[in-house]
Amino acid sequence: MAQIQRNQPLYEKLMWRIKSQVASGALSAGEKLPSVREMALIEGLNPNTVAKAYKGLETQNVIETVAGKGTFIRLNDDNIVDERLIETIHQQIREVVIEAKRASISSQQLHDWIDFAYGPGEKDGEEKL
Amino acid sequence: MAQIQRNQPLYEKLMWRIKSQVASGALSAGEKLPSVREMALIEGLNPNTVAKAYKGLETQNVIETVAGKGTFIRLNDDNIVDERLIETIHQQIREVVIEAKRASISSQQLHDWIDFAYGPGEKDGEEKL
Amino acid sequence: MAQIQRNQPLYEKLMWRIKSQVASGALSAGEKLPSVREMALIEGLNPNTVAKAYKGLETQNVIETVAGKGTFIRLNDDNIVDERLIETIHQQIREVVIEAKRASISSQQLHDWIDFAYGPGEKDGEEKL
Amino acid sequence: MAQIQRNQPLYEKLMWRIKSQVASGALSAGEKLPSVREMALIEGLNPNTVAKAYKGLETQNVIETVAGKGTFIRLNDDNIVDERLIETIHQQIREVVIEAKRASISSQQLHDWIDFAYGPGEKDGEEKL
DNA sequence: GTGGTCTAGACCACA
DNA sequence: GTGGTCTAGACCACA
Repeated sequence: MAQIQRNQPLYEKLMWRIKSQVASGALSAGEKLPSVREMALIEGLNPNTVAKAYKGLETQNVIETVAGKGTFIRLNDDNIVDERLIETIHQQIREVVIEAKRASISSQQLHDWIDFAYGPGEKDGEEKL
Repeated sequence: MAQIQRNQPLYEKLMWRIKSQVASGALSAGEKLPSVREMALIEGLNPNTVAKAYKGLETQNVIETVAGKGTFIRLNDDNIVDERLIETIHQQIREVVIEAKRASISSQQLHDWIDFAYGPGEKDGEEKL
Repeated sequence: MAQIQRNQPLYEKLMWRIKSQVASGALSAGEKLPSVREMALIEGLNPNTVAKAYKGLETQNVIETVAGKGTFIRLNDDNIVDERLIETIHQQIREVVIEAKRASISSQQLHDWIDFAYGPGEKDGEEKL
Repeated sequence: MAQIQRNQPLYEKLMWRIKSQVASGALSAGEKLPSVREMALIEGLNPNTVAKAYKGLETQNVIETVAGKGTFIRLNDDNIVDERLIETIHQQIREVVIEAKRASISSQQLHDWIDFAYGPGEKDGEEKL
């Protein structure tokens, strides 16, 4: 988060596309990603951009590179990483709320967006939007 | 958002401190901020670092600079800028939810964090967006 | 020009609104503008913002401040100022063309936009758009 | 655009020099720019000044930075970014015309400048936007 | 006084 | 090697 991104760089867009696919299940643990060069061709990006995205995803423990074999989706270990990740997300929520207040967005609106993003079946009593 | 911030730079920390104060009402529209040099003394930072923070806040339309006069909290025009800001925040929510799923954080947990960050008294009477 | 403005500051917006009114004849030479404070109230802006806009317009010889009397639209002297102004506009054209090439905008498109902005009656043989 | 630039700062001059080279094809997508330090030596500037220029060009999506690897000319994606860029350029044209009217510059003069800036050979075969 | 630009140079993480 | 951050401090135009 840090600052409001107006022009999200290409490598971040690619990171989020991959993370979304992991979140939605389109990509699952152990699956092999295209190589940096292949992905660059597929997406029409500079190989450096793809490398930067993969590097970022590796730092975030989303993917894993095995030298000579390729890049793979990591299974979420649920053990060590999470403490820091949870605190990070909590912090991101605080920051979003600060922005939301500036934009006169109600907390209800944020709740709606969250429920929508979580998708059906994961919320019990709530509906709306 | 995008990448997990580990060592947030000093200028970003200062940006967020000021944004928090605007969000909480501690600083309100038209109010003058300490000059770059004053703030540098107060915060124990180099004037250049403060200037970088102020510059960033100006880009984000949080403050407004009048060379030779000072730096002022900007009134939120609530008209044009906001559409893009709202879309940005919506996008941030989507991204936080993706992260939250990876960390096995429930939507209820996010709701709680949001309500806490919004603070007391803003939960019932808030205007719908 | 200098750099592509993504978030045009409020004071520039005000400057352009006033310049447009001068260009269209809605404001004519000698006419009195509202004082800084009046304009601030009218436009819902901080007085500093209006002062910055007026200052900028004075630098560009669009308006003129007479101490104790007010601020007035200047008549365009057409003598000294113009040489530098013409060179500036020529430079701006060069810069716009650089940007236009980056955006794959054809020179024909620029010609059309210019003719449209000049308005009817000021072009002889051209039409379109 | 907006304010008449009298003393364009060094970092903006460098930005425009690079943008011109991209527009003319002297620099093409994926090409590596000299490092911040190299460029500083070449141009006789301080590394910080070069870094400021590069940072600005990255914000404008002209170049792309991979920390530890270098800075590269970015390929113009031609998809999303452009819509805003096109609107920005259209707005700049409107602003130039307002200035041109004030300076009593004919629309024909502007057309000539544009054709000259586009260069030879691009006038007939150009694709319509 | 104010912010804006610029130089000089240190230190960092990362490749 | 690379860019990013930060300090220290000079000089400028402008108010």
